[in-house]
Amino acid sequence: MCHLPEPLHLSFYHQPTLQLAQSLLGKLLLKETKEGVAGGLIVETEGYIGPGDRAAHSFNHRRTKRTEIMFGEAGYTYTYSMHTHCLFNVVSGQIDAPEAVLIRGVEPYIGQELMEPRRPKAKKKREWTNGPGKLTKALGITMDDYGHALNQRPLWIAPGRSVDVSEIAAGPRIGIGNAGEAKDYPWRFWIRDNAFVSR
DNA sequence: CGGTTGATGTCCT
DNA sequence: GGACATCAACCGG
Repeated sequence: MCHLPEPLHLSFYHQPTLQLAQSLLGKLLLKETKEGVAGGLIVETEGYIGPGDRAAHSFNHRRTKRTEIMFGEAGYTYTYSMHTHCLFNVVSGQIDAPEAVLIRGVEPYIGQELMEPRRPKAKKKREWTNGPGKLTKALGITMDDYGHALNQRPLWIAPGRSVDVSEIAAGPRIGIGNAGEAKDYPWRFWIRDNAFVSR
C-alpha cells in the first residue's frame, strides 16, 4: 500500500452514541501488524448506553478494570474477551458517560490475503468477518489494543465509503436475552442486504 | 480463592 | 436449532 487511508480525527466520535453507531457504517476499520495492514468496511454496529442500559457492561455505573476505558474520552478502543474470543468496541459519549459502539460485522477491503489464513475454520469468504469475534480474528485485533486511540496506527478508522440513510436498517441487539426491557431497544444498525452482516 | 458467567463460534443432528 | 468449548473478569465469602 503506497499510502494508507488517513484516520478520522477524534472529533468525529463526539456525537450521540446511536448517531455515531450509524455514522460508523461504511467507515474503514484498519489494523496494522508485522504482517501488514488489514482493513474492512463496517457494515453492522450496536450501541450500548450505560448506566441506564441493562445490556451494557457499564450498567448502573459499574466501573471496573474491564469497563474503565468506557468512562473516558470518545474515540478509544474498548476490547473485551468472552469465551475464547475478543470483541471490539468504539468508546463514545462524554467523559464519565460510559457508552460504546460494538462492531459486529465488516466487509473485507484491504489485506484480504492476511485475513484468509487467520480464519481457517471459515468455508466461505463471508464467514471471515460476519460476526464480532470473527472480524477481530481476521483483522488481528486483540486485547493488546485495549485503550488505544483510534486516530493513529496500528489501529484506526478511515472514511471508507458513503452510506445513504435509505441503506441503513435498525433492530434489536443480538445475544442479550437476559437484559430485561433493554433487549428490545432497536439499537442495532446494519447496511441492508450486505453479506457480511452477522444475521 | 473458588464458583459463576457470558455483547460467541463451531460442530452436530 | 441446540450443545458445548473454554477463560478472563467479576463477585461473594
